Amino acid sequence: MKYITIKDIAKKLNTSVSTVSRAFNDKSDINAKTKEVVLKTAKEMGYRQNRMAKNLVQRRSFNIGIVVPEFVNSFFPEVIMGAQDVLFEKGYQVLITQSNECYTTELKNVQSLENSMVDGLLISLSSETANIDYYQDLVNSGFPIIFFNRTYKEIKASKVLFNDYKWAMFATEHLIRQGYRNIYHFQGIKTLTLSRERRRGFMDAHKKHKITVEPHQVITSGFFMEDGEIIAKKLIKNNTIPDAIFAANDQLAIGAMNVFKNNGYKVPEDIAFIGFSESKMGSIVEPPLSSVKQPTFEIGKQAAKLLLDQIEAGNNHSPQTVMLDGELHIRESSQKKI
Amino acid sequence: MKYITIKDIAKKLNTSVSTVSRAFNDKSDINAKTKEVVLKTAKEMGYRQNRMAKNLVQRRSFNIGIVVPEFVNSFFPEVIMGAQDVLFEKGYQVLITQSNECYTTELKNVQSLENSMVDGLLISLSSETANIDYYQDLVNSGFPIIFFNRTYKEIKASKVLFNDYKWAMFATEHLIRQGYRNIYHFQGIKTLTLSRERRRGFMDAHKKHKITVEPHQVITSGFFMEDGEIIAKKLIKNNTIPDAIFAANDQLAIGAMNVFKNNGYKVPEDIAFIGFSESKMGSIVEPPLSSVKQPTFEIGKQAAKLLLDQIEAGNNHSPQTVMLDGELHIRESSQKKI
DNA sequence: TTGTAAGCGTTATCAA
DNA sequence: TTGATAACGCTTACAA
Repeated sequence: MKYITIKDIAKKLNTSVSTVSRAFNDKSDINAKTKEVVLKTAKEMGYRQNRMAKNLVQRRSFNIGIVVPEFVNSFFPEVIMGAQDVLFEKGYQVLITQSNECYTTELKNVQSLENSMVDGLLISLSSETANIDYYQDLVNSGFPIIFFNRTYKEIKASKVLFNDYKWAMFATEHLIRQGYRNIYHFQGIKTLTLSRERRRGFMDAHKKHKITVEPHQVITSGFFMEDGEIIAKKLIKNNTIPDAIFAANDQLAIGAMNVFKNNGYKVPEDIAFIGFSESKMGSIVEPPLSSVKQPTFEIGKQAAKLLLDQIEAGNNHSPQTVMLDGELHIRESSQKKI
Repeated sequence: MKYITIKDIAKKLNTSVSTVSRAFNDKSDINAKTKEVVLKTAKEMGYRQNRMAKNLVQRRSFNIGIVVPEFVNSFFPEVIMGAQDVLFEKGYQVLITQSNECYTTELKNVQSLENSMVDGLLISLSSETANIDYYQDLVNSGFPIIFFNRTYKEIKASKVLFNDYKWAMFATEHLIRQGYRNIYHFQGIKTLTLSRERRRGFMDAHKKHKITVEPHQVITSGFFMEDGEIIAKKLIKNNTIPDAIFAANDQLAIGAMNVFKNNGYKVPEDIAFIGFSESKMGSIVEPPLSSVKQPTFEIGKQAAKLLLDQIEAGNNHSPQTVMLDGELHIRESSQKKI
């Protein structure tokens, strides 16, 4: 496979590379006829611009890299679509990369993107990521980068976050107000800031209502439906049945709900459920799952905007944190019938 | 933001760029001590290799581009993960791009990837894509590219496909054998080859059993849950109620099923449902949805393998089509209770 | 083992 | 309006 270059075109047309280059970049003055001929010949010859070379000399790519930990759930895809919306409009292209919740892959992805000369990065960390040195160095070196959703308090950089604490508290209070007293929290992956924040909301809601929480009421796991199923089976086996469950995401809630239903428990009569990060699944499951709705598209949009600002500002910008709010969607799974 | 280059390092160390370059590429002989010093200084200075420049001279990037039409449903993410598995192992990095079912975006994505000098492309076309000239040119120019799932018969290139015809036929026959006679087909987006194949399977199953199909039994729409809902509402309004529905994907089936259920129809007693491309949603909906299971990971793996073969082979390869098979997962939504 | 210099495909500067 | 030519940051003969 042979690359056709502007040199080849220039040779064929008996002109110079600069003339050919001009034909492709509307800027410099060039004879309309010359331009036409060049463009036509280029097409005939099957010329395709080599962006690497162009980027190399212009020192920017108009590409933005996005790194997410997974995209099998619709959460991250929606965020990405939000980001694409504002990025496309400004002429940027988006390169997406997923780490499969693996730190090594994540790092490789970031480096691959960096080396591809993306002009900036939007990143949500994998559940495995514990060492943030690389990212902090990157930020400190002046590379434009925005962290969203999955991040660490310790990182000094711009972030777009959801107010996990507040909405976890609201969700828990909703259950308490319905009269539930033996509420369990499925917190997912323990180490993430967002998990800790949701857990804190869960705890403080109890504190506020002067209800004590036993350690066994908070259960750690992964973030998938299967994890919820495993927990539910264990609870049934040990015959420790909560009267309500607040899960750190819908997948966990749904997995557990299915197991309990299959074992004869009624929802919400025997056990109430509330999830987090409202997903499409939550609306089709029976009964429909209450959940905290996160503004996924908006998260993507805000992150993209922050990033573009940062790219424009160059070195004179200071880290900013955008904190977004959601909605509590109460559905049948958590409503005491009177 | 200033890039540190090997030149900077060379200057600081009073050595040549080639020595520095050697230190980073284990190949050429270089004094162990020199190498050590270079690497250390590089780290101190915050050097980061510019892959664009490297790629430019080496004329390859070890990056593979993937283009999908959407990834809010889990189908494409799963395919991508399959592809990543085999690509990572061979040292390739993956850049994902989504077209949002839009031809213009798709084309931009492809060009962006091409220009980023990806070594090859895995692509599934948007529902809007009608003109395939660009892709055919690309293929003809010798660029390694594999089409999967969403493609056109007309494109002369390597493909990884699912046997849509056969499994659509099986799914329909399953309904016929259960005794259903007034079966509707939600075919999704009409123009795609896969839609046409599934439709053909639906028709031929009827033909085989000598049942006539009226034109109004085949309904065109988009591919989302909302589309299924709209169709169902229309059918109810017109009081033309099928006794069974074979939908081109699970989303359509679920959308319609929910509307029918909310309007008092029993599934499968009043209407039976069977979907396609088994999704997680299908297993949590009530009653669980019968569906044709596609080997998503395997599709990705096969596509990646084909691509790597093609990259290795250079010009002496001929287009290959891999046709994969699935499974019919019969669940409650299509089982006549006796 | 190291250094020099050419070249990858562009754009950009300066003359012509 | 065009053409030479020097970059961009890197690798790689070839020479020392």
